Amino acid sequence: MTTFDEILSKPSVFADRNVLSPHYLPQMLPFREKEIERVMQWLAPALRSQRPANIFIYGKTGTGKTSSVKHVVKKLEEVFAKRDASQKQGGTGIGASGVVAGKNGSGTGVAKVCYVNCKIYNSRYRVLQRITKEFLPEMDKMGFGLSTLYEKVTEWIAKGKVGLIVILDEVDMVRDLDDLMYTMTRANDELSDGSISVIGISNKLNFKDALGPRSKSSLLENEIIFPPYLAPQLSAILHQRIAAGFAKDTVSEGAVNLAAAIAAQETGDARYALRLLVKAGEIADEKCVLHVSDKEVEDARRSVDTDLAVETISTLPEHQQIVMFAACCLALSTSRYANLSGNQQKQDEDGKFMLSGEVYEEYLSACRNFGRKRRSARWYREYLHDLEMLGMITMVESGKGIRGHTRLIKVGYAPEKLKPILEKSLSQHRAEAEQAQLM
DNA sequence: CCTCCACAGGAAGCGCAGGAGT
DNA sequence: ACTCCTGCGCTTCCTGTGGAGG
Repeated sequence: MTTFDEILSKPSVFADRNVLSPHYLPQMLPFREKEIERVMQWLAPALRSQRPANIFIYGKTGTGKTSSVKHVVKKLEEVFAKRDASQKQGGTGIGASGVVAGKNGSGTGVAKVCYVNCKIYNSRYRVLQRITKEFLPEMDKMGFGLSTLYEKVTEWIAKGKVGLIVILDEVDMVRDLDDLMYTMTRANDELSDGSISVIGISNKLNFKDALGPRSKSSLLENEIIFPPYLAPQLSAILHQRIAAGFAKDTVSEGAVNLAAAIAAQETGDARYALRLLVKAGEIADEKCVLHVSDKEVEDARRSVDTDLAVETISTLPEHQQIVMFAACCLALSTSRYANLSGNQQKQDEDGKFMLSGEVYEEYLSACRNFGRKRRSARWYREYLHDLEMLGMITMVESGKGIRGHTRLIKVGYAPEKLKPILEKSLSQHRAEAEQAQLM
């Protein structure tokens, strides 16, 4: 029988796992000084009670976008807190902030920040709801109409002369972004006191093309691109975290460099590099070796890749899982190739791309197999889009050679690994549904 | 050249869930 | 308890696109 004491007393390579979490915000963000300074300059007007321009930040995952923004916002809030304190102390209000805000002294412009993860709050309504929830907790109920929420928020802004800064992380996930941006700009037009600024963060550069001209011009007032980290930068970042997160001298130089090199080769993703190292540490702990070498990192790499895919899959709605399953089946099926060479062109020479119609056929039969009701082809196309957004599949427009225009689909991860996972998850869903029916 | 095919993606509309108002 | 309203997921319908084939 294992006890918690035993587990806890077991020696470990970790000193403080919190530091190694992707959500941890370090004091210093190395190699992002320039970007941070730019963002600070753009946000500085908030300190003079002016509306900062909207900012759009682009960069691949794990390039420090969110961390940098949070870092700047933290600093901004610190300045306001300090000012608040000195005002209370000095009475006369030394702060320059009150100058512009005008006569009624007490109503100094205050900056408030609302962080919105658009993966969860993925529509205009939900974003607005999130803002309301943050600042007007008494309104924290469903059922209010969009217009009610809008009025309450603008009322609150005008009353407190608030300079609201809304951070929209993964802004490309917002389905009606055009409407959202329109609402934001309209609010600014209507407000005589207070303002709303938006910081949009995205890892998809091409999503700009899908924006309407109006939201394009308003969201992209200021734009900054976070480049991927290079291998030496990644290893410096890892060193910084290791110093605080791992026990002394437990991680070899070779392990750090390998993790950095692997991550740099993939996408320059610091989160991925960190994850590799954490996994390598876990492997070392399991083996009770108290030392992380490149061997552990090598092993970690294999499991981290599938871990990531499994995580994404488990959060997917059922029908997206079925679509994914269908794509995997098709990618693996050999009959398909025979079929293709028979009546189709030799278009997918590398044998990896599938036609969207084919996958839909497979999806329909998968629906039958799992006993689920099928969705229409139109909705299926939306699912494809979502899956592409998540990086589970890649799609390209069919160029020449294929009838009309269709999409060619490719599974992002190894289909032979994903298929059993999806199968398991889907049969589980099925079992749950059947149980629910019995109840 | 015209028509057909196979698909993309916009628009409208429908049923449902859940809260507000009465 | 009811009616009304709103957002959401979804279907249906429709228009557009571009190669294949007559």
